[in-house]
Amino acid sequence: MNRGMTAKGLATRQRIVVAAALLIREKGAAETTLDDVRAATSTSKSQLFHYFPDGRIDMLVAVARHEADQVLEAQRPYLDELTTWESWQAWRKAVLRHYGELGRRCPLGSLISELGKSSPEARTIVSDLFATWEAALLRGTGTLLSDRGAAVGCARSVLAAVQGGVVLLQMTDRVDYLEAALTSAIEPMRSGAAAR
Amino acid sequence: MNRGMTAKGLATRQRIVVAAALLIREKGAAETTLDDVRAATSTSKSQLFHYFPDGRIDMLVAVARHEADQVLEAQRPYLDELTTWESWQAWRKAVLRHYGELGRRCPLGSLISELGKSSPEARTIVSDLFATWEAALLRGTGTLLSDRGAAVGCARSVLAAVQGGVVLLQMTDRVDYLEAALTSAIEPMRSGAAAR
DNA sequence: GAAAGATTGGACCCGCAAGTCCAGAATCAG
DNA sequence: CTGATTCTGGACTTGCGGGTCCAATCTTTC
Repeated sequence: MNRGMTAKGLATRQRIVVAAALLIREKGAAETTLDDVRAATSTSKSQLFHYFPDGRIDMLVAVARHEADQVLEAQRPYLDELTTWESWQAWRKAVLRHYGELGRRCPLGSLISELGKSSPEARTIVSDLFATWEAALLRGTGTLLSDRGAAVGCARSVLAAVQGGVVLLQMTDRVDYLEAALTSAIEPMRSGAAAR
Repeated sequence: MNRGMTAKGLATRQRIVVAAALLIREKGAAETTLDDVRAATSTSKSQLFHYFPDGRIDMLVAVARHEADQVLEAQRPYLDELTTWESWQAWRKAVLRHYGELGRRCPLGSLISELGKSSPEARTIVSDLFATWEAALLRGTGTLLSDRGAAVGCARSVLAAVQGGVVLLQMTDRVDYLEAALTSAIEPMRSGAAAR
């Protein structure tokens, strides 16, 4: 790592990623040009290509990686403590609040839809994200549900509920779907907790 | 309607929409250029702008409308007959088969992500789609669940389950999520049917 | 059958945004 | 200190793709 990169350089690079992420949240990846990023960061074209040798795509991948981290970060610390029914409810509430605030903006959405075809790396980022996300959920369902198969299925349907709820939130501006989907998806955990 | 448009003209227009939809399914909206469409349909630039006066966006909206219809079409006739537990299972199976075949291609996804900001009309198309979809589901849940609130919530969470499952299918190439999400989302219908 | 309007062909324009290049300033290593 | 390397500025090139235009045909209508 750090293949010949000064602390200053690293800072600049990070500055670019963060600023680009912000721009993309607002306008979407497709309408965010290198010139926008350049202007927002007070940098020059050459710096953009210095830190992201493969150009635009390279930069978008970096932003995607950054945003993927944020997704999990927004669910902490709840995501790692899903051992009781109460903690599931707390997590649900955190998710609702977070995506409610985000509203229509989807940090990863536009990014992936632009990178998806050209960059297999981007796909990896997302599937890794989902994998660790699912694993965390599974740790929770596993402790509350004695049947292994049920725990796996439940973790998956919870994950799907979040995704679906968010999609519908973005399209309709209503959180009702996310609320309903989460409620019904974590329902098995209530009786699971009671049975322990 | 048909504001001065010959049958021939209408046919050409339709040919363009269908061909464009195909191209977009394969390459995504962003990478589909007017020239691609022109080539695929053996038409000329002027025809494209003749039938879609506002240009590219106009055409994409037409394609989106077309694709939105297909979404519901793929679920027929099951979607309109969700009155028994067996019919829900049949519907579930149809949905799984359809999206399994589609695989990574998402007809509306790239379209919306490109049109979303610029064209409010596109947003309308999607929210209308979801509205009629939800209404159909609600007719089903309403007949099987006596509690109105439960029926509404269930319809919403089923819809979210489909969306989430499809998102995950596209990202991970695995139908497991869609399967799990659907199974658990329509679960209340089983006991509902038994209780009748 | 002739005017009016719809349909088609394709050359052309033009702006935008990605990417290149080189020279100069800052920083580091020894 | 000094040579090497990294960092920065910004002008320039380039190609792609949306959009314009006009003239040539085909259709409809009366």
